[in-house]
Amino acid sequence: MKDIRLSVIELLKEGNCTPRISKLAAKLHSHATTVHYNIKQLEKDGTVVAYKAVFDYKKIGEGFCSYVLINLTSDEYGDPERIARELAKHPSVESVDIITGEWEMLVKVRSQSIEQYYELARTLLSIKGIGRTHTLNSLKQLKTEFVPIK
Amino acid sequence: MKDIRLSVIELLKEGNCTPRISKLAAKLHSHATTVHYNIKQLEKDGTVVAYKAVFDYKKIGEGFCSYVLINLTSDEYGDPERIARELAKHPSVESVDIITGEWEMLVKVRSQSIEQYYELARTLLSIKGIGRTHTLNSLKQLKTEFVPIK
DNA sequence: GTTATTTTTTGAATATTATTCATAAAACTT
DNA sequence: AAGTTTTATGAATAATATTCAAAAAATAAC
Repeated sequence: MKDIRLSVIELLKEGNCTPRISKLAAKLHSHATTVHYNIKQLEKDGTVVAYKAVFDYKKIGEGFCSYVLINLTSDEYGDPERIARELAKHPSVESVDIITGEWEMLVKVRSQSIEQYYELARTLLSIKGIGRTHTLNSLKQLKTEFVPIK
Repeated sequence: MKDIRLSVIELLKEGNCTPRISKLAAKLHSHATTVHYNIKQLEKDGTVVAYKAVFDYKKIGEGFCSYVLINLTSDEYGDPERIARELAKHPSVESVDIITGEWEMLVKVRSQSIEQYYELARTLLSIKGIGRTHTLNSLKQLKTEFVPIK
């Protein structure tokens, strides 16, 4: 893929979009200025965190999606968030949750293929404090990020 | 919350945003028309599926996040996608994946509280063909939809 | 390797759309 | 009910996206 497109994709993945105020106003049979005012309020009070793009991940080399369940080693139970924040930094990581049950953490990761996932997992899961892991691979995505796929 | 804000949130959750071309151009030290051209290409070939907002879900009454692992009943193994599509329709469902391993499906759901999750689960998981389920509740989100939280 | 063809970039002109602002209306407070 | 804050509105402006024709670059064909 072209260099500029790759950069554009990276930027759109995390933000750099904006609401279509006049289109929203039309859909809601409301005035653009009213919608504008309310959206600015939502932004100001932190309700809206970002405006971003959702992709057909197969087309951007992230078609292979995995959910990784993680157990922490006993010495890291005190501060699971340190590891979570560490994992969250990685651009291939879509989400990080600290969860209830047998596993302490659930991380959603996107990569190109099972081979690339293996490489990624080696670096990602070698963080000190990560114990046992169990990976669930997605065979098919029907919806992501509230957006239906195809 | 105000009525118009609720509607705005619903619309922004699934789309109704647009890239900030001139801001992207500035960041990339490129021309707005060049960025425009390339983004239109990405839209045309289906690389970009939607432009949407990401929220502080606590603030929109969806602070309780669950991951539901699902087993299908044996008579539905032939068409797991029917059920997946059914689940994907629901606005509280953020994602639906058909996965490898002991469970056939992983569904990410957002609701207000554990009580509301119970109500939701009752309707959602009563779909014919869904067998055993196991729910992992998120205690804390560090990242969602590629966007770091707080 | 040169020519032809397609794709991408560019800058100027235009069209859209967001934003600002002053005022009015509505919703809460006391 | 009077005062105060929040929200809605329309007109004016600013900012931004979009269109277009032309040039440059990249790719394919010979």
